[in-house]
Amino acid sequence: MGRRAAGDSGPERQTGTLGKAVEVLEIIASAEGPMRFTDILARSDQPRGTLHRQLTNLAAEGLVTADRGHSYSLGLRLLKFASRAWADNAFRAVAEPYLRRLHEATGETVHLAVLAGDEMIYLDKVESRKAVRMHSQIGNTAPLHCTGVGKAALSTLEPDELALVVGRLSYERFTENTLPGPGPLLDELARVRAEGVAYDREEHGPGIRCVAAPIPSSGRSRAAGLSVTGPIFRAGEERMQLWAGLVRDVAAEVTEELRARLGPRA
Amino acid sequence: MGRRAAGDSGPERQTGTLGKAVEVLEIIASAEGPMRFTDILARSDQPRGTLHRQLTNLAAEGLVTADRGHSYSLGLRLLKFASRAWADNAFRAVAEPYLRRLHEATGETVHLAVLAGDEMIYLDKVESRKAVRMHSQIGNTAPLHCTGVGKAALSTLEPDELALVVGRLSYERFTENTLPGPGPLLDELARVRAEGVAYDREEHGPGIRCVAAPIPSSGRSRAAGLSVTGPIFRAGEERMQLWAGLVRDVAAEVTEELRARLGPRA
DNA sequence: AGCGACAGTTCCACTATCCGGAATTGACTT
DNA sequence: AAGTCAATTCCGGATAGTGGAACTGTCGCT
Repeated sequence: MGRRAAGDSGPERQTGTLGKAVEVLEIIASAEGPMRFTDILARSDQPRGTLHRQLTNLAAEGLVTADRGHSYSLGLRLLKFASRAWADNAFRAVAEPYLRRLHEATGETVHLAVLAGDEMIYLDKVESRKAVRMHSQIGNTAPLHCTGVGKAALSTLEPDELALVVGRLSYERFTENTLPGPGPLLDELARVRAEGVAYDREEHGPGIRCVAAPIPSSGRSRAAGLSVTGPIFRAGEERMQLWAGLVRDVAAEVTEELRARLGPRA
Repeated sequence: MGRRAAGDSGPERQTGTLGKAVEVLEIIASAEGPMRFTDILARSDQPRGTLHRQLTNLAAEGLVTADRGHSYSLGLRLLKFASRAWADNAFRAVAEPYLRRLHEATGETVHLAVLAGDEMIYLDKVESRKAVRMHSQIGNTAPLHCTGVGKAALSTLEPDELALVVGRLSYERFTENTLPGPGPLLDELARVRAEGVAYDREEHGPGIRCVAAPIPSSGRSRAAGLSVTGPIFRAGEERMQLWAGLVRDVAAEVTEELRARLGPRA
């Protein structure tokens, strides 16, 4: 049985068969393209036979496709599920008009992302340039420690939960400005809490800046973040301050409407 | 042993635990909004206790969210998976520039959809009006018997597989023009095979017409369809003929490039 | 209020189902 | 042709899921 070793630092403990299956999906999702059986095997802790059967089952359900010739990728059935998940998501629906307004006010790309597990998932986006391909971000995930939305969402967590999450992160460094560990992150979060805004000054990618404001979890919805992102040449300090005010106000409005619509009895 | 005989490619008998879990997801996806426990129970053939545990597990994995207060909807983690599935999909990537060209040639909305199970899943879309909200279709599913892409894809199947699929469909009637059953559908498919194009003249929704061409399954990719859709006032008969030629040619090009790039050794 | 009906949750013995080591087949290389 | 490595199949054994029934909580009704 000994499933949980001492320093078991995964987001969740594997819950039975389903957990294993999802773990396999996660492994396949983590690679760029298709993966061969052995590649998956290497990243998984399942024995050969077991993994093989799991893949077969997943393929039978359409959750992965076995590009004939032993190479696996995620299945299209996931698209169907996700499209419903997105369309039915009440949080997103409530926030949508506000995103649009924020985009009109700033002219820049606006993102909405929610905290899920130990990362942010982008839920919606209004793009700066016309329709570059909106898919580009929706459903993508981003780290917590180096994005505006990530820090914004973290800033709303209860201290004990925050401690747990912060302890689990990997603190991958993307640029020179990326916060290198728990200490700096906690300091930064204190500042975010004080100001009500989180900045990302080239912490995730070079040349990109971003201002984000928190939307706390409210009964039915999870902690989230709302952000304005721009290239550094359009995101000077005075412009950042301007955006900060706008983002903070809009996030507050969204929070308010959420409370009214989704969780009157929080 | 409910294992089906050869050529089993549809809603199959539930294969073990995973199958049950996916079935639950499907049930939740089939509803408009969140579902209460009992609603799901009613549509499922699982006993109370079992279903409850399944939902709990799914929720623990982030595949469903339990909007506190006993109402379940699909979880955001699905978004992450789907976004990877979409981005990594080689078929879609190959077809994309062609869709764009077709859109420019016609000025109308262009769709790419693949056959999955007993329905079509929309894989990509280039919209007529600017950025209406591209999410609108990707991942959506549509019936086979009343859509251009559906009939186009069906027209490429082998006779025996076709017979199975056609036998399983439900033939829901959406308009007066919706083909009412297997017989008319098979007749229509013969015509599609002969002409290389499938028409949808208000079979799925009133006021909407569409011309689609088949992209046969080729080694690594599934049968698919490519279509141009327009409102009836812009889709007169002579225009439909024009589109037909364009769509047929572009679909042929895509098919060709797929063969070259994905499955030289089909 | 109190009662009744229904929704959601918990429990636990049973056994179907999944597990996983080892042997087999297949593909590709030298 | 032989050797290596990857993918697949097999099967006894134990885990993990099953599902009937009992429990709790919530709401609507008189």
